[in-house]
Amino acid sequence: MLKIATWNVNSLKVRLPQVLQWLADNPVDVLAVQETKMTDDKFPQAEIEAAGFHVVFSGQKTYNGVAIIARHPIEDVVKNNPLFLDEQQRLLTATVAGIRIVCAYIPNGQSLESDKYQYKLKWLDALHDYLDSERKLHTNLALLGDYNIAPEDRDVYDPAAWIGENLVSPPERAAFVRLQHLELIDAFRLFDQAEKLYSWWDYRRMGFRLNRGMRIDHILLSPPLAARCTACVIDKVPRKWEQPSDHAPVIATLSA
DNA sequence: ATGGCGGCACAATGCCGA
Repeated sequence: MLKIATWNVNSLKVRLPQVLQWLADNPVDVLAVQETKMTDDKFPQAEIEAAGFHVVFSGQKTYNGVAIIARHPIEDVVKNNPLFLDEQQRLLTATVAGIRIVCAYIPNGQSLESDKYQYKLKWLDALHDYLDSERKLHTNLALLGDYNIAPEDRDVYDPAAWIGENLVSPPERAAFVRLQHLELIDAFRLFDQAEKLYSWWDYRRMGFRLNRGMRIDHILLSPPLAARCTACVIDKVPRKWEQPSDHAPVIATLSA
């Protein structure tokens, strides 16, 4: 049995104790981390390794930054998308326990009028092409991360209020569908799930207490991994801790 | 209608996130 997870920690400097606590509490084999918000020289590699994990990372100052933490050796690491020149550190790929792990922090987009939105769509287009090449090299392929896309209205607390907005706009959702056309399957939707389950809640307006959230963190699996997947859950526990990230971890369980 | 929280920085207000 293997558990793979993703968590946007919103600053690893602030959240490192919570990440280590969560890893101690949860027997996950791989954790894809987004928004480390630190340069590589500041990365807490020694602390994570001292806790018994392997780790690789690709960061920058203030924004973005991704990492892969694993209980097993990490091999064949690739930083960024070879098909997309990008100064922002948002993509990290590595092989762990025979699975090609792609950790992605997909751009937020800000608003449909923003240049950042155009960047988001271009980034998604390049991600699609990169995954199309990766899936031909690796039958066991998993894309984990903060997608900044709520795929369907049931992934949004108030769909009527969000029609056409950033995170749900048709071009973004089409990009998500295009990833699925690469035979990448949304692990969460492999199973019957309760209604109103989300992975992010706004810090403001009591978003979490009122469960005003969005499901924007996802785990997509290639067919052999989807066939092994026995569960996919969102862990709301760390969102209830003091000084939490605004995102919750998502965990997929794979049978041996 | 606006911003409301939280993290960060050539910080003491402005930016970005989602």
